[in-house]
This record gives sequence, structure tokens and C-alpha cells, in this order.
Amino acid sequence: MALQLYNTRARRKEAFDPVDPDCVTMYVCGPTVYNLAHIGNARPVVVFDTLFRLLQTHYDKVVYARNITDIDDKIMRAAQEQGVAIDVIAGEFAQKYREDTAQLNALPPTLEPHATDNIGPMIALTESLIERNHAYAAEGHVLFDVTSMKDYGQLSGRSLDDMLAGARVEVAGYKRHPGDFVLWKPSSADEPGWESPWGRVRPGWHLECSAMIREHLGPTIDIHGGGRDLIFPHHENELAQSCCAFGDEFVRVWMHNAFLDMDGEKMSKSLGNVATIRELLTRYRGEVLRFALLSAHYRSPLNFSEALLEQAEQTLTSFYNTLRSVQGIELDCEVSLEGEGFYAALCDDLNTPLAISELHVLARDINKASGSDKPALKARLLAAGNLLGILQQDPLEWLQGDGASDLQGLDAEAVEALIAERVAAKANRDYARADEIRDELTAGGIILEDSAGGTLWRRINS
RNA sequence: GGCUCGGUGGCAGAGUGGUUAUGCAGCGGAUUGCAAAUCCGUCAACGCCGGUUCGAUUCCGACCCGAGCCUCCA
Repeated sequence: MALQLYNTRARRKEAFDPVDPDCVTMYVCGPTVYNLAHIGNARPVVVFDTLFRLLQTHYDKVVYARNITDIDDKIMRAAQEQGVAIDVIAGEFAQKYREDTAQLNALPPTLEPHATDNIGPMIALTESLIERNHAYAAEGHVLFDVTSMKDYGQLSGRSLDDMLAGARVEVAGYKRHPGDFVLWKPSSADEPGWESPWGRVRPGWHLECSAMIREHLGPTIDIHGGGRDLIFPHHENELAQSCCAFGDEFVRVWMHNAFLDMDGEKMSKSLGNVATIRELLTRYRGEVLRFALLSAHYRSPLNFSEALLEQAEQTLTSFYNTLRSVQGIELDCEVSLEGEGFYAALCDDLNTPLAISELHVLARDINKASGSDKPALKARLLAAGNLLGILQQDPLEWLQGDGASDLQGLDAEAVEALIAERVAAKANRDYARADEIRDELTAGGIILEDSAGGTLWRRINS
């Protein structure tokens, strides 16, 4: 199934055509590690993880790099406030980021380059820019000269004139043009810094990505991803730096995810509605968060709310309920993705909502199927779930495990004992006692399902 | 002000120039000791005004409303 991706630069979907089909490259802007990641940060993580999984079905080798920005003024401020070195802050939050994203079933990226490990390549890139008259040093800074690039603004679709018209920020005196951006800024002796041809400096924000992409992935990468807000200035400036320094095509496909709203409002610190992944994980399992994030197309805004999470949890439970019903069934065949609706949906610019609708169809088919059809249907549902990064755990763990409920309810043994007692009561037609036991279990957060094969149970929050 | 992107049934959310996804909720039914789960059926939508067309929710234009970026930001 041919893969189509929406390219921000072209503003339309294009057939994906990697430079080297034997080694596909993707770079996604990762976190600046100075605090806990919030749920908005989780969206690109989940979206590009899903793309990573999808790419691996098309190509034998996919190199996925996600950087860690470990030098930045925000990190410096946090370090100063806590009286520690920046690498302490950066190390702590990079680790927490890895833990949080793992909870979202995001696979680790192939590479995780750190800015401070790539100062050499950043200096080399800058020297190339200066040599080619695209950058200049001024008052301890090194700046990119936006007028030196004829088609600066091509990615975001704006011109230098437009930007001047909209300028709302006072322009620093050392800039030749208001749109010039910083490659390096001066660092005093007590600030983190590196010796360079321009004195003691630290890198500006955009430089690391250009340098690390070149260093670790090569001159031209296939996919560069991130949040929509990065289109300008971050990615525009990366593009300018790389093109002007090296002259090669930089990125084949630019991909950007839309933002999350929180209960209909923009998420912002001033509104106090920033939810960290970590906080949400105390109330919902990571798979619920992931499923919620995939329930809308990645280029559409998604309103993040309790109702969304509850529905996500309910939907996953119904899928796991179906999977429990075929738990004992052996998978006896390979799934061919070609021709599968969920696969076609994902190949069409990662249409996850449409793919999810195909999961519902498969689940219904399993629920209706005769025994002989079940193994193949089960295999297809699991394959679909695997591409989306969901439905891979033991159904009983989902339905009955501790994570299924934050009620400090009954343990599994107690539940089983009560169910046994109820079965006996029912056998004696003592329905009063049977219902009494059901009520007791309900109070303990347990839902019973009587079926021909016996009584099944699950925790209420699943 | 400039540049982008949207407005779909009660809610979430796809998609399409004609046969009107999917899920939740609702309603009716099957099943069930009761319930749950499941299955079947069903109600219901394309911001507004024009244009193109045999026919537009889908294409074009205007308008209204909303969002993002232009400043750190997923």
C-alpha cells in the first residue's frame, strides 16, 4: 500500500518517496529538558511513533532520531534556581521524559542525539555559513543573515516583508535585519559555554537540529516532524541554515501536528490548565492517553478532556473484552497488511480515526464470528492494534489488573471466591443471595458478566 | 496588520460531486433468573449567502465565526 504524507511545505499530500529505500530517515524535534513533559508534548511523540511503526512495515531499515535539547536558557534558569549544574536538570528531565513516553507505548527512537554532544558539528556548520556569507559575528553573537537567502520563508509561506509588517518585538541593535536569528550567543564565565572562533558562546535554538541531522542522519532526511508551532521560526531557520551551509536538499517531507486544547481552551500556564503526562498517568493508563491522542487526525486540533479520556478507556475496554473472548484461540496465520482497511487508512497520511473505525468493524466481526473464522480475525485485530501501539497486553491484565481501577477494591482472589459462592447460590436457585453477592462486588468496583462459559468479571474503571 | 488552517448529527470524529463512515449517548428489539456483555434495527449533520453543475456537505467566490503562527512553546 503506497504511503501518502501531507507535506507542510507543499501544503498537500504527496506520495512518500525516500532518498534511499534501504534506509529511511526521520527526525522529530524532542524536548527541551527543564521540566516535566505535558500532554501536548505527548501528541507528537505518539503520532510520530505511530508513523515509525508504519514506516517499518514498508521499509526494512528506518532510522528515527529524536533530539534532546540539553542547553537552553530555560534549563539554565532552572539549574540556577536549584543551585545545580545544567546537566543535572537536563539529565533528570530527559530520564523522566523517557519514562513518560514509554508509558505511552512509544518505542524508543533509534537515536537520541544531545545538543551538548554535538558542539563540534554546530561550529563547523557555522563556519561554513560565515564562509559563504550567510552569517556574521556581531557583539559576541553570531547571526544568520536572512537577506542572504533568496527564498527564505518558503516553508512557512511568508516573506521578509510580511515579517517586518508584523514585527511586534523590539529588534536587537546588533542585527543587520530584524529577521536575522541567533546561531550563537555569548556566555559569561559563570554561564555554560564553549570556546569557539567567536569567543565563549552557547548555541541558539535552531542550530543543533541542523547540525545533528547532518551529523547523524546525512545530508538529506526523508521526514522532519514536530508541532505546528515549530514551522516558524524553528523549522524555517533550520532549513535556512542547512541549505545555506551545505547546499543539499535538506528535508523531503515536513510534517506538523496540530495542538491540543484543554476543555476547549488553549493550554497555557497562565490559565493553569497544563496537565503533565505524569499527572495524567496517576488517573489513566498510558494506553488510554495514547488512544485518546490518536482519536483525532494528527493535523486537526484535539480537545483534551475528561470525557475524551473516559470514552477512550471505555472503547479500549470493549476491545479487550472482545480479545478476552478469543483469548484461548491460537493464531495460526500471518496477517497480510495489504488490503486491510486499517492499513490503507494509516497509509493515507496517518488517518488514525479511520483506522480505529476499522478496529470496531474487526471487533464486531469477532463477536459475531463462528469458531473457525476467529483465529484470522483475532490476528487482524491484534495486527491493527500493534500498528497503533495499543491492544498488545493480556486482556485479563487490562480488565482485572490493578491498573484497571484506582479504587482500593477487592483483590482477585476475593473476587473469585465470591463468584464461586454466587455460582453455588445460583445452582440452588437462591437468587437473593446471588444478587446480594453481585451488589457486594459492585460496591467493590467489580462488574460481573454471566455467560454460557461461566461468570466473567472486570474492574469498573476498565 | 501579515501568513496559515478550520467550521459535519446530542457529543467525539472520518469522508465524499450523486448511493449520506465509525464510536458514545438516545430509542426499539433479540438474548438474560436479574444484570452485564454482545448482536440486530433506528433517529439524527454537513456555518451563512451566492456561483459552477443534471446534481454540492464535497468545487469556486463573498460573508460570519473560530484556531494557530508572526515572541519561549508540541
